[in-house]
Amino acid sequence: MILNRKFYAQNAQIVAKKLLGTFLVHETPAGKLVGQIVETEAYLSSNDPASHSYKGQTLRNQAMFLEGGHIYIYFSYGFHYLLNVVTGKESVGEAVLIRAIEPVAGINLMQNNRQMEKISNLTNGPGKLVQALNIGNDLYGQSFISSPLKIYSADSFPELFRNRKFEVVTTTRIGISKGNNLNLRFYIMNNPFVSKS
DNA sequence: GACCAGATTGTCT
DNA sequence: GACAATCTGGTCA
Repeated sequence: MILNRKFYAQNAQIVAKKLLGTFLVHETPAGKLVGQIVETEAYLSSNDPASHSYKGQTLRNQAMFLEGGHIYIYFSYGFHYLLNVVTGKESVGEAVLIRAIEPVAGINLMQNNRQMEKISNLTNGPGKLVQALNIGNDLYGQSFISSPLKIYSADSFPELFRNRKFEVVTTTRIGISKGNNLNLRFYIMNNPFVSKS
């Protein structure tokens, strides 16, 4: 089943951890693209210097201040879009960055979107999975409940759930220069699609 | 209006 | 392992 507003209303740390093992589904005209979430990072509000919401609301990050369950897409380094799940109540400014997924269905389409045959290099990074799932900025500010992009609970596709039992590793976030002493990164232990460095 | 840093990736050595 | 590619918001003049 689709994760509901009650789920997204929890703290970013809790949502980040609970999102591991769930299914990110994008229904496109070309077909259904499905990936299992294996790595996330939580970004908090005014108490987290690495978060976009740290310095308050701007035109760019306003979606981050919407009610939990909305989609916040961030254009980074002039190249890549990064996909975030907004959490908590409205105007809080917390979100979870989806860093990596494991391809489950629509793999041919992902390979086509990425111009990449190697499955192990398809979705093992935040910019990569956005490209593989053909996620665009048109989803900015929409919600995971009503848009073509949805998240299903881990028990939604038992036939596809290869990692039924897994251990969660909690560690520090990567790729940032501030606030990197906080243990806000979560990933599934020994999963080959977790981004490394 | 100029300058800089940034939640990254692909390519080359 | 180093580095370039390329855009956006923030800061300061």
